[in-house]
Amino acid sequence: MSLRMALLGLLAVSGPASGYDLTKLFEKSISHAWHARHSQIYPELNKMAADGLVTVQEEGPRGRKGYAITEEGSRRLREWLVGTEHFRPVRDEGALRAFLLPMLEPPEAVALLRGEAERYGAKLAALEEFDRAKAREGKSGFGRYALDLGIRQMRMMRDWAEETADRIERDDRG
Amino acid sequence: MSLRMALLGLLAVSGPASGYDLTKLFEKSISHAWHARHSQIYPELNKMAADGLVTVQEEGPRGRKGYAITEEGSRRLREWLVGTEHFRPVRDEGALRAFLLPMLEPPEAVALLRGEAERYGAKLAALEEFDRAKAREGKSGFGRYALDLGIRQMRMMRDWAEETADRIERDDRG
DNA sequence: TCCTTCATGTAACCTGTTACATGATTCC
DNA sequence: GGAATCATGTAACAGGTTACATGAAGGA
Repeated sequence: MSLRMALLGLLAVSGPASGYDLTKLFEKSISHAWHARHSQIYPELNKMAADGLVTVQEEGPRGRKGYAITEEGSRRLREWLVGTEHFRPVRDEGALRAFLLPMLEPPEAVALLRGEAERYGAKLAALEEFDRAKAREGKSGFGRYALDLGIRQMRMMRDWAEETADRIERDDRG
Repeated sequence: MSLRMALLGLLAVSGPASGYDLTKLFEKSISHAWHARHSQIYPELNKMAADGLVTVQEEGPRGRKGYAITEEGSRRLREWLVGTEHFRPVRDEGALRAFLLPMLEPPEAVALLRGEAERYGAKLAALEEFDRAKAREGKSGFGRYALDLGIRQMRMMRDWAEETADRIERDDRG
């Protein structure tokens, strides 16, 4: 369902687009929220067309198909957003690794955490730069709230990794 | 791979256990990090036994099989933890919904966010209580770092939802 | 005796990944 | 003419969910 909704959302914001366009848009605009490849996007668009959520509005060169969101698609998207059934089972590899951390020797765990802190810091910097670029362009900022969330997430993870490394070092020495 | 590692981790901490035990342990100890059902756990344990990561150590009543982690299993777990290839594609429904939020009328979006903030607050309270209970028992706290991470996550999400709701209300009025 | 809990499994289906496959257009 | 990019797809497999299926043991 989420993939469908992401595609409908992108079509709603960007206007008509092909599977190819949507694949790139995914990468460019919501890669920090949801990920999908063309091999999943193309079949999904065909199913969505069969279900009346999108229509093929125009056919271009090289077999290009320009999809547009329908009334029905727009209605479904809104319904899904407002709907309250959004408890999905947690599956967070970072948290799982955190859980298993005590299996390692303290110095190993500390090294691991310092490395992760660095990677989270790098992603944080990238998102902050993206945010600044958007602000400069004065974009209406469709992804503004999600970007803010992404920044908070990266900051939280970086701080957790750093502070947990400190804590393990302290406990190891003390 | 993650499910395997979670099972190996639980076996390492708890000692020998059956698929049934592990299903409950999953629920009880790492539900905020990883989720799995018995229908996935039983076949996985069989495959892991075939791969030599666990062994059936004892057979009890009602066809119960007590699994124990092997040397090889322990080695593989440690290897996986230290290995650096842990970039998995983001797939975060909360963030996706955040991205799509501007599709709604401001009052709708605000109501949605207030509701989410409340649910995150409730989960935060539950994790904090769990943490206090563990501290009281004086447990060595295998899941200590993961629990700390979970608490930070819930707090971050709650604050984001609350502050984004405030922001949308301000923008709507101003 | 009956209910609950213990205990293990399978089958159909959905979501997503990796790799393979093909061909048109445009730009140099 | 050749390379890059545009453009769409399929097949095999891995991971996960839902529902179905079965039966033994223990406690009231």
